[in-house]
Amino acid sequence: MGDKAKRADARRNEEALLAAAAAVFVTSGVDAPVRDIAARAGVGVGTIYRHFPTRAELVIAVYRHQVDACAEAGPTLLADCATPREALTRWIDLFVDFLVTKHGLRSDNAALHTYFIDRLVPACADLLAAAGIAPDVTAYELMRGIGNLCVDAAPGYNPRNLVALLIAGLPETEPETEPETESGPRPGSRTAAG
Amino acid sequence: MGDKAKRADARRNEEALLAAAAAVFVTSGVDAPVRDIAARAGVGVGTIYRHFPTRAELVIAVYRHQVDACAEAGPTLLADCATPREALTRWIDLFVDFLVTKHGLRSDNAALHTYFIDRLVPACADLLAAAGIAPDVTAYELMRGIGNLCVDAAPGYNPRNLVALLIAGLPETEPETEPETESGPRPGSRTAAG
DNA sequence: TAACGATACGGAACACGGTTCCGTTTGTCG
DNA sequence: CGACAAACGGAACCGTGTTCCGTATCGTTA
Repeated sequence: MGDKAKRADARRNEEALLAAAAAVFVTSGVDAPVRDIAARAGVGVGTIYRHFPTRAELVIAVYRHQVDACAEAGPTLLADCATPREALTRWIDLFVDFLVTKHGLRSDNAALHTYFIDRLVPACADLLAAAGIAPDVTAYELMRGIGNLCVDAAPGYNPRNLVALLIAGLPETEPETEPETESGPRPGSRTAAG
Repeated sequence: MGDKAKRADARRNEEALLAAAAAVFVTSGVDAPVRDIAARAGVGVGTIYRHFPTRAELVIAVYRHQVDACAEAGPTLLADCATPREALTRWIDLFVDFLVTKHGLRSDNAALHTYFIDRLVPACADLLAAAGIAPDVTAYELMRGIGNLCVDAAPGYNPRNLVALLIAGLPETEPETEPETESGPRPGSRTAAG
């Protein structure tokens, strides 16, 4: 049970709604009108309500979807990147995306935050272990720190710059490549921060 | 300044609105529709908005009004009651009324809570001093304690009973009347607790 | 492939909230 | 009393979330 044979367009629309809602939430906040989300997804409002019984449930679904995507990106990056360290860097980039996107959601629902922690901390821990980061910092600590750096990105304060500094400073127990200089953190993986 | 010569009906309506809003908030909560408040006050919604620019400001005004009423009742009771102790008891009764009424408001606005404290603690302190209550308990402590007793009055839990116990136990440094028995707190001033 | 029934869709319509607007009423003052 | 500013009432407006139902589409079966 559970795998109801849903029609293809239904699945497509659900996916589109999740993506559209996420996008709209970024620009207009979590209180964006349902109609805006429907428009962005190119569907009618009725479609939203067939997939998500209520507005709140859509918000929750988006949140979980994003958490899942972030968690699942861990193993993928590990497999695709040249070094675990790069995978970690890239993953944190995704994580920051998520944080910046959803800065308003977590406070709403405690259960969501639990899900967030349970799902993402292990993913992060795996990356850290693979990259050979010393256990001086736990995954939770790191995520928490990054999260704190990302609270309200005002003009003139770009969280990504600070996060870049943070991950540049992460120690390694089994260093793979020796840094050439000690003079400062090199922006190893330039990200689309503008 | 400030005493703009307002028309009599205007002042009357403002007063009625404050009272009506307070009453509606008790039964329907702070989120009660503006229309309900207008109906209860026997005025049109337009009248609300002439007196209070926005719904939120009405809520604030009601809160302040209640705080003021409670604070000003202190001296009045002291003058009118047979003993300071009775004045204190009656005042606490008013205070509990207020707490039960406005259980939801304080969390909204920090400034309101400050006003609440600044205005009511001195009033309570005066009553305590007049009643000759030993400084074992400060006015703030007492109010805080009563406040805590009053959080969510569920069926089967009547905060007033507990508060009665509390004030019955207040020590006196200069007792004016010796209690006849020790067997239990006498309901000296029977209040409308039902 | 054609027909058909279940499934999903779109968006107008509804319920309900705060707020505004304006014709009417009423208090006040000379 | 008469006039005029002040205040009133409540219909109308706008922006929400949600429901409803006629229509379009998908997937299956003949």
